Amino acid sequence: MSSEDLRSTRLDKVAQLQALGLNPYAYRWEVTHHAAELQQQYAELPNGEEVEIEVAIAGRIMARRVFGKLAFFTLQDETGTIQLYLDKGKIEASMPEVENAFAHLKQLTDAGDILGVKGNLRRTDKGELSVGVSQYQILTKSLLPLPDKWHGLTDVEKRYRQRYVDLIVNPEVQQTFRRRALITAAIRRLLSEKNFIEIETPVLQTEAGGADARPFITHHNTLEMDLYLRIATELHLKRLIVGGFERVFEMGRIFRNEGISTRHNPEFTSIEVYQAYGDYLDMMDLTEELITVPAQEVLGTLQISYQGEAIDLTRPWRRITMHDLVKEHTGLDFTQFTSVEEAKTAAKAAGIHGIDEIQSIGKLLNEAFEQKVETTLIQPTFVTDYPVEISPLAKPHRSKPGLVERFELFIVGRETANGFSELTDPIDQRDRLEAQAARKAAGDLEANSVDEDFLTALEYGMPPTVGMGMGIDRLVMLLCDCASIRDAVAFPLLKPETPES
RNA sequence: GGGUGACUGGCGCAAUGGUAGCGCAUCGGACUCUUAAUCCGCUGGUUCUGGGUUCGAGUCCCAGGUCACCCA
Repeated sequence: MSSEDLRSTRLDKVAQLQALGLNPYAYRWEVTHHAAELQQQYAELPNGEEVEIEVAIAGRIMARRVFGKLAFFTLQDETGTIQLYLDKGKIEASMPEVENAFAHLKQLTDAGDILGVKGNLRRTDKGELSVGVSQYQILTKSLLPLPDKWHGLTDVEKRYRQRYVDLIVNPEVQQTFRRRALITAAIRRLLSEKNFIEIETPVLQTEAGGADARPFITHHNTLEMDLYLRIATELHLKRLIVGGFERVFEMGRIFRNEGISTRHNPEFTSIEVYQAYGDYLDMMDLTEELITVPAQEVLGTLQISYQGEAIDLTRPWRRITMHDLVKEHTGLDFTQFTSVEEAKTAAKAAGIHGIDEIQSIGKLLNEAFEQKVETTLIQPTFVTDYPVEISPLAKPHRSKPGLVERFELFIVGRETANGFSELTDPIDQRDRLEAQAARKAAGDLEANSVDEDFLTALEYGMPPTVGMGMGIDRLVMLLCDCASIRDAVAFPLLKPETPES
């Protein structure tokens, strides 16, 4: 039967229900119980026993096993499933106002329909906890067939494009998004307990700043100007620190006009946290808490498994400088190089490629780190003390020339968080942002213009501050064991199936 | 950006270059303890799109689309 035939069969049933005066799109159903709660509460009910308590539940019919005068449905609500025991005699005695109530149930319902039922609880002789239904109402008639009840929906493309179908037939998918909500709630609660407040900053901006990334451009009609979607929340949150807030954060959507992969979605959720009067050492402590507290709450353990790899989140996490890590993995001591050429020659000899155009020792160090070290950092590791060349918003290191007080957190070989003692010297900041603007003028699409108002704010004076940004999607991937960011995002961006042109 | 692979009824899958088939669901029938219910019967397809090779293409070739994985 074709898709259209299946649908028109269901539409016929809609018409039949309407002709019978049974609205196939009901208004409400008083739900008193949920499946999982009943399964747990009556786990000890013996086979063949019934309890004289009336329950009213609602959910989607997932399976139908129909006999002549008896039927069993599997009903799925948000919490799980429970069987319905549908006895012709009992239903027709309890629903005298509807003629042939049992026949309608058999003929006019399908797997996929939303059903509300009332009845009492019983455990069948075969041991299945069931609602012995006395009354039912078809709450919503479904027009489209569900995927195969046994094999389910496995086509990943369809799972992402039609997440609602994925959620209906793959209940474990629901768990990821439930956990995601618990993780973000735990983070917000923890920060609130530490007197951080969340302040929302603009998504539409006249300058995209705070990170090296290509922005999305949109257009405001009445102002007749292009606007950028934010690529970071950094510069506005720092303005709030200038304004006198000492502890602020924002968890929200960021947009970067870049590639799509198992680790990148064009829109993603970040949290940025700023704390006045602290430095990057303080923030490493807080970062550990911001991951371990949700992990412990949501998973109940700090010993987690990611794609088959055992990860130990027990604090404290290893802290090691970028220089030491590169030395450990390549034998190269970048502190010893006195010229770019010397560093480049040594790096090439160590097997680091694609560095011909690079014109600074710090960037060579970073290349060596990314190529030789990054993916080896499986257990949580804070990499510290980055080159100033790749850290335009970070404060110079108090004792190491050429470096800044910055850390990045790596887990399972992925950058998960990034923090630094914030640069508070407005003159130094202007120099660095202007250098970046020069790169933009020279054609670097990831470089951005100078945000003059941000520099003005810094000139009013920002207290010593530490800031940190963390990718929430990647944290969810880690804690929910998702191989792809698309499994951690309810509705990931996909190309349209049928392009216009 | 490069490479590899996948794409066939609603869903899950078959088919040496030779009649497009199976399971589930649907539809009709039987059935008061099933749970992938069972039994009987019947439907349902522009094989992702467009070209090409061939007597003949789901299958081979070219181009395009979407997705997945790997690499940069």
